[in-house]
Amino acid sequence: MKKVSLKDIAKKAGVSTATVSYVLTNKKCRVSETTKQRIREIAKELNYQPNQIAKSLKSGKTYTIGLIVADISNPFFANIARVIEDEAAKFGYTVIFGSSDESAKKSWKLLQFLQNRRVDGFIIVPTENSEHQIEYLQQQRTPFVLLDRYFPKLSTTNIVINNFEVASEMVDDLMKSSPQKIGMVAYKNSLIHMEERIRGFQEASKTSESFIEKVNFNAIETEVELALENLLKNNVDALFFATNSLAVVGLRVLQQKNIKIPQEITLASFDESEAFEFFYSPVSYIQQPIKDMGECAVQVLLNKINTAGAEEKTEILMAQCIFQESSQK
Amino acid sequence: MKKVSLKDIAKKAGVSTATVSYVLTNKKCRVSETTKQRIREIAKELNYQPNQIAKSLKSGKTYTIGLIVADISNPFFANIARVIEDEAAKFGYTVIFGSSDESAKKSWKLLQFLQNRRVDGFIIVPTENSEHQIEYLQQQRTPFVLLDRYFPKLSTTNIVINNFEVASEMVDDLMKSSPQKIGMVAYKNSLIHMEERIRGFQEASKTSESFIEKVNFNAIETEVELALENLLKNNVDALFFATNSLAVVGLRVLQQKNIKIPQEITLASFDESEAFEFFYSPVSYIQQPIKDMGECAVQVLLNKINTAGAEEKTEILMAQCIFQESSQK
DNA sequence: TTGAATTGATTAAACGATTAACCATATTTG
DNA sequence: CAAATATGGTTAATCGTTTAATCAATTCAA
Repeated sequence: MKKVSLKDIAKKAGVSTATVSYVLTNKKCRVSETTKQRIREIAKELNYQPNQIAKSLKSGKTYTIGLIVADISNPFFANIARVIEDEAAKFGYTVIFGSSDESAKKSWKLLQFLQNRRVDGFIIVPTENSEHQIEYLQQQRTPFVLLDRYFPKLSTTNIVINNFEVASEMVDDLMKSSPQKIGMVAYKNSLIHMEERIRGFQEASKTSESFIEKVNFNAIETEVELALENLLKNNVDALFFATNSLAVVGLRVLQQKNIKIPQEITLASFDESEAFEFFYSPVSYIQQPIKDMGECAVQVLLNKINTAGAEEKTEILMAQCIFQESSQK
Repeated sequence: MKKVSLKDIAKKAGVSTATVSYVLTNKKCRVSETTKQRIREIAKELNYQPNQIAKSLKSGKTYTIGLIVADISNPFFANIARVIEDEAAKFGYTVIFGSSDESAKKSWKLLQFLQNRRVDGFIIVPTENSEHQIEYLQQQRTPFVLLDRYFPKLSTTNIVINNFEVASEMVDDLMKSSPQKIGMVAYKNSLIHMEERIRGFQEASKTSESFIEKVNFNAIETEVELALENLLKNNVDALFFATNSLAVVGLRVLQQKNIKIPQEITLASFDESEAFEFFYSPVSYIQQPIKDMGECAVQVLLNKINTAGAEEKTEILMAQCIFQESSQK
């Protein structure tokens, strides 16, 4: 059904659309109280809802945030999305999201798509090889913040966690009970968050023999199994997973192979998962401050949107180790 | 930075914006090949991206779907959202989402918000007491489909599963090994999906003594514990959970109380969860056809958007019981 | 050599809202 | 009483695109 517009109200009230607009937007203007009342009544009666599209065209503002994550069905990103949704709503913004599947090509398509819809800004979990996309945004002067990862060579505003420190803290703990041979399963990915987690692992495990296996994002089922087989061949006695998705597949494999946790192997992982809590030997994990990350991302982004030329800075939030049975012998 | 518009191209090419529009939209029209080429080159050179907002204003179409779920951070809805995102993208649509938290008030706010942004249609997981919102949409002739639940009194297009049948199938299985006293933990909610699940439970458990506990959506931590205590007082030997969120909290409580599954109590749940797989006694569950549901929802919605007056129908997709150790004594 | 048809464009209105600039009356002021 | 000011509005342009209607110049047919 045709929506009610200013014109309809104007006609019914016998005034111009300008007058209606002035009244309904509460602009200081010279309209008699009686006319104001009449217009407001008619607007209510016709259930007038301003056309946000028209407003956006005129104002150049859409009050919309584009959110690009790796995969919205991953609990980590789903939870972040929820926080971002709520925080954005507080300021009258809506969120349009898309999943990049860690593919730069998809990410670029999403970016274009959302930019054509004139989102006011982006919150982006950038993929590998997407530096040029970020530079493009900078050149366009499109406000954005990077989340979870960033490109050290580019001067951008980033919301990240202390990956290196918290990874080494967790691995330090693993080393206490299993100081011989330790393995890590990570993604084959050159992004900073993964490199920092690996660096943290190496730093903490350097006194012992350590092994790192890297798997492809789009073949984790098969590759994690292979990775674990390699590590087991090397007789590792402790395992560190770089993300929840890797760990979940890993747990499945370990269970199949009937390996006793923590007796034969101790383990720990980044991120959270219901699997960790209910595994027969509850898994130690690194809890990211998801609420803070999402809120911070929105606040910093809105700040950039509303005040041009805000300087770029990197917010480093603190993740926390939650120690459980799986990492203690 | 100011985006390139048709006007910029027109000026540079020395033609009118109309000509540029005709050429770039590949309309059959009378423009010489040389002019066409020149315009296309300039458009490429200036990196022209059409303003979707302006297009939308003119055409009345935004190529945007509004998705309202109960909670995007719930894996069930996050997975559905992902499917919907992908399916919508295939047809050139983007998705704007919002979480209602099962609150009719929030749902109404979202609805208004998204409607002001002129989404072309809605996919809605309706909340309790939101019938009038649905009727409002019908009256506005806004295309929408309901997902997961619906209102039997309203004639709408719905995508749901065979809740009654699959629930009784699962409970039937529970009854085989624990035919004495069986309990169910459900939400305090009059929506059809919940009622059907309860009805399925009652149907299958009617030969034995059965107990139903209902908890509030926004206090499940405390209320599930109470519910289980009540059921345990009644010496139930089997438990059926109506959703994954209820089951996860329930498992936590059972573990704390050190109740042996399946020896003391057998159990099963609706939905999926990583918790089910890794619980020491893997939990039998009812797997909803999430991919089909999401794809179906998008297809049916787009069909409604594009062909006015399509008749309302209810698609009932088949959920599947996955039997595991927790339900077999 | 007209008139008709074809070619290659342009003009202008429209979508819905905003807002600077203007224009009548009516009222006040010196 | 004329000029200044206040009051209560209206007009028209604009955002970027689309598209029906129009137009000028050329070509064609009879």
